Amino acid sequence: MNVTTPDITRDQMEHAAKVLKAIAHPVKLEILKILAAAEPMDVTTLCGHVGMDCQISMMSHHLAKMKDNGVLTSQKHGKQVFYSIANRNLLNIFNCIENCGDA
Amino acid sequence: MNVTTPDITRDQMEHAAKVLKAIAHPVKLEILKILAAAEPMDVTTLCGHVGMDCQISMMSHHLAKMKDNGVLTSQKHGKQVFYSIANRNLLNIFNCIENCGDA
DNA sequence: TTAATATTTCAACATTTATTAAATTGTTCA
DNA sequence: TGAACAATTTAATAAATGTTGAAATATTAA
Repeated sequence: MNVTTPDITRDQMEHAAKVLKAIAHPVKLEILKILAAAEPMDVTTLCGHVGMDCQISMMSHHLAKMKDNGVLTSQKHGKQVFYSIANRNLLNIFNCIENCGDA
Repeated sequence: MNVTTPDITRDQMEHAAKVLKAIAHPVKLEILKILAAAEPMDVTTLCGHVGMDCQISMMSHHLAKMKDNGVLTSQKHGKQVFYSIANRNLLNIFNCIENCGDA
């Protein structure tokens, strides 16, 4: 993989920072990881996958922020809301992270 | 590039979140971008490249946090401290971001 | 040793983010 | 309709972050 020198404007930088902020949290990364394996998924099921300490309200907050920043999309089906990853390209971030783990 | 389903532990997730937090800020991304093109670089020069509204004190705070989280390294030469990117693999994040810009 | 320069640290404050519980909205089904 | 369920919103609070200026700490040079 080619590491390009980033030629990004200040505006793009601002946007990028927002996106990164929207996922820079262990639970939010977990959400991304779970959805990466099985999307779309409703809030309650997602919460179950995250773990015992997961509360629906917290999950809803996280999901809302991720959606607001264009990381996720949602679709309502009956009582449930199903979330998906807006752009799976973002998942490459996991590669970066894995490779930098021992930094 | 291959998008792998992330098989990352919770601990790695915590660490990843810290790294992402350490760069999820427009000025910090700018720092990374500048160093990507010319490292190592001392604080004052770096500040000059960031722009007119840059203050040394702010820069120092940002740099310290990035260093604390393993994103940057530093080396002292005389009065100056030169910063470098700890692991250039992290720069791939710019690719992810560029590709997700229109998300 | 004093002065000048580079950077860090400290301290104060404003802003943002995270967490939790309770109240609310919307949907389905009996 | 009204009970049950899914999810969001609101509100309160705690914790983390960002920003700024002033003071402190090296390091070099005069």
